[in-house]
Amino acid sequence: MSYQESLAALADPTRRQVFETLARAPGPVGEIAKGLPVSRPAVSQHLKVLSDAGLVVARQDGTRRIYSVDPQGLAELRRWLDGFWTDVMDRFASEINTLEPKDD
Amino acid sequence: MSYQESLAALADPTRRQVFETLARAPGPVGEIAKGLPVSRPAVSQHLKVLSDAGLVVARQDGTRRIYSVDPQGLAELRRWLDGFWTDVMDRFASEINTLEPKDD
DNA sequence: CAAAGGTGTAAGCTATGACTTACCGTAAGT
DNA sequence: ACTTACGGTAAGTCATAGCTTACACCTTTG
Repeated sequence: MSYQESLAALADPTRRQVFETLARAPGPVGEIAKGLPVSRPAVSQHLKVLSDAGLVVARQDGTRRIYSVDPQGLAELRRWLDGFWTDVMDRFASEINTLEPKDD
Repeated sequence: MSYQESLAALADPTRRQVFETLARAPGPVGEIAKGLPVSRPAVSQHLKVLSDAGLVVARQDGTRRIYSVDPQGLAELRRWLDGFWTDVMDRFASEINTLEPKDD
């Protein structure tokens, strides 16, 4: 559960599709697999990765497992990206000031 | 140059290190390679991926190429993530309302 | 208790991607 | 013009990640 895991998890296209499907509406594994060009076990494996990254959570419902998006993973990723963004912007500003030192 | 390329580019640990190095300070390829446990050609290849994703830009300086961070790639990634975030949050709110329909 | 529905997991295949060494091009210095 | 510095690219190797099929497990239902 770190921003790196979220990053790696969402980097794969089909896994991102799984995630986006869940973002639209929670659902069981078989249901998700129907909308995708891969087998059900493949979806199951993707869900494990997403789960380890804190991006989804599962709730048992009889014989089915209803997966839904967990905001926590996204939140971590967002935090990291925002921090990075401000860093980059700060560098940018200071570099411009260095190149053009007319600080009026 | 899409959020998917940025995502895939930053998913790799060493490539992320290259990027973070550049975020601290711009520099030539050889300089970056010194701080990393991989060869110079490897860094060069990573820089190509980062460049294709719009995450870095290069400026020629004699025989050297000075790489620096390009905010554009990060901006795209941020836009996508923010959009996703609000989507997830909206779903969350509406689902809670569905489960607990006491909308006072 | 047996059968069926739904899912996780093991085993194996294959493609891809990250890395290395070797080579080539280009720009500056002598 | 020759040499040196610096970096991109080609070729090849090796590990890993994504996929499939087969199997095992656990609920619910008859």
